[in-house]
Amino acid sequence: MIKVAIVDDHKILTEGLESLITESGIAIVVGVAHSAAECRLSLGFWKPDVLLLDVGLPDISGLDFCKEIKEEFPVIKVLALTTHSEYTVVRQMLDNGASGYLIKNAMAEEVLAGIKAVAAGETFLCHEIDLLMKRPSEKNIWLSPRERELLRLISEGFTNTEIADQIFLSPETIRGYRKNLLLKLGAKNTAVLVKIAVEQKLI
Amino acid sequence: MIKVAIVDDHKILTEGLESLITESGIAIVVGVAHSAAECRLSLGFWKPDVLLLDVGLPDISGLDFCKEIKEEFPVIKVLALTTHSEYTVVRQMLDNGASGYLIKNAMAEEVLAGIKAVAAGETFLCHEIDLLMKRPSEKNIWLSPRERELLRLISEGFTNTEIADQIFLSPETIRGYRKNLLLKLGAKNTAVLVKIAVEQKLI
DNA sequence: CCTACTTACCCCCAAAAAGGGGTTTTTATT
DNA sequence: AATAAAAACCCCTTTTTGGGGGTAAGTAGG
Repeated sequence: MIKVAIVDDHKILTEGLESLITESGIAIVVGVAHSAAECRLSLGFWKPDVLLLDVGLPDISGLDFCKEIKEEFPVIKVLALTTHSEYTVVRQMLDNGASGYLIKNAMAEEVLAGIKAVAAGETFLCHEIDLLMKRPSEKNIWLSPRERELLRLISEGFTNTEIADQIFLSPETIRGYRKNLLLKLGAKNTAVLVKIAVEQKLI
Repeated sequence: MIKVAIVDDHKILTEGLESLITESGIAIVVGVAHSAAECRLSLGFWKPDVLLLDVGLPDISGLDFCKEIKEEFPVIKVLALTTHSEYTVVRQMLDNGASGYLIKNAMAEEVLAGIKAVAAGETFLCHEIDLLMKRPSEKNIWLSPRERELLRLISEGFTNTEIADQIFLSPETIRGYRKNLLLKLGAKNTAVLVKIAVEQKLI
């Protein structure tokens, strides 16, 4: 029997998930947590095969938490469960070791299929995410870590010279990154750049 | 018996909610929709006392949909159910006729309490939102409709002169609004202004 | 009636960003 | 070894924004 643990702060959702999984008969729920902190305390004890992980946790980013879990318990398969359907979030999640990705408006059957697939060592993406990842689009934005850092600093309101001082680069270099970001994200100016950054969760 | 309808695109959540409400015995679920369009078709037929309405619907904003419902069916009590806990969203929702506001990580009991309260004609806010609305904070930002419009145009990347041409005002007036928005939101520059605008869902 | 708020307008000047054109070095990946 | 991509750097000019001062008409609520 597959052992599943759930981490999600939406209590109504975890309850629904729990009964869905239990009633299906394909797996048992060995634990539920509503924050990363709560999960850390019990994960070693629960020893699940699959961890259903929300990306929008209240305490830390699910992206970082996924990485943390895979470092400490590489054997646990992480199945992301979230409302976000942004290319960069999915890709970073998979880069950080997730075995699958489900969006919350997916069908119940997809949740069960996902659990089975990742427990069997496969990679699983729900239908909508599979389409998103396969079809290349100008909305599938991928930035290098340095570009993401610059974008974050710009979004926090630092000017080119302030950023240059902070990360010990020439202001001209910062200008270059800024120009490139505007080009890559198809933004006319900083306002649009920041809007896209926040909406696409690039930062 | 209280008749409840649910509109939310998260299928797992609606299933959980349905069994929660049914098992409680305080109400019956007369209908479930996963989009505003789907809801429109059936609402007159379902005739619920209470409508549990998600703010983040896939087709239209829950804010607008709430207004629409209250205009057509003033007798139906709208109980917002959402992940957003931003002051401006709550306030606009209540202004648009919602009788209550629940966030999705609220306890199951709060959902039932909310349904009972709004069915009885009361206003109901879940604990966290109640605190948010009562305690005045500089994060409880409230903008006039005109200010929100300007903020939207700025976020879309229009310059002062472009905005002035669009809404037939003097560029100096736009400058005035811009300065005031920076002051009100405590933003150092446009980048931070747009970041706050998107994060706080002011636009 | 008065106050608070919204909406709308004006000037000067310094700072920052955008638009245009580039180059070089390092680091992966095939 | 070749190529691609990322990371870093440079100059010139125009446009846009931000900081500092303001004013004034309309309107909604106590």
